Amino acid sequence: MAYCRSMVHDTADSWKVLTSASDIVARRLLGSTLVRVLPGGVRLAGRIVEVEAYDQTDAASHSYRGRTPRTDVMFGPAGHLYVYFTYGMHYCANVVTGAEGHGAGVLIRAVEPLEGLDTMAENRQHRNRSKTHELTNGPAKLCQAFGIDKTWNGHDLRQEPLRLELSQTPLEEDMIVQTPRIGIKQAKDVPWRFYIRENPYVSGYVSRTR
DNA sequence: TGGACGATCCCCT
DNA sequence: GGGGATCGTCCAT
Repeated sequence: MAYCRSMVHDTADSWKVLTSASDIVARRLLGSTLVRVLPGGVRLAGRIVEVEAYDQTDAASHSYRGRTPRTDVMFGPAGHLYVYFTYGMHYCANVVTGAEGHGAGVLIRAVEPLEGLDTMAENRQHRNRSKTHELTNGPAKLCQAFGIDKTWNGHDLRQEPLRLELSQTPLEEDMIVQTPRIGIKQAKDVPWRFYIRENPYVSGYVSRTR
């Protein structure tokens, strides 16, 4: 019984890490799992292998120019989902981090598909199903695969049917590669992109290793 | 009220 | 490797 209570305590405790600075949280999210249960009961799961940190003090962040209707969720409680729409056709998902009132988050750039690959392929209208690494190796791709759109903006990731399961133990430091972020013009030298070393499910892995 | 642009992806060359 | 698709958001008139 004491054991059970300590497990519950640990879970609540580990969730608190999300209130840390976004670059700290970014590292901690690597190896954690995103789980979606669809209305029909199908389970989709992916292990987070690539992330980017954003903060209100950082010119590349949506929250840099202050709280607006669009960025409101970023300034809310940690552990909620900030979903934004971009390029007229894509959604991207962030885990909100930091204290309430502070606009920060971690963009999930890629996951390694674990469960529900067929459904992910359908959601992605994926033609070549042998290339499973192309299902979720980009921020908009994983949103499409998981069926995440703007209706999920503000969702608490501790709640079904879309949950973030924090890994029990952080990854070893030498398993994490740190680089500048992708596709931004402001603050492009800030090294706040993190990914798991030599993981084939990281975005652009194939083209960069050719 | 309008115009520029974007934390992307995919197809074509 | 380059460019088009496509529309919400924000800022300047």
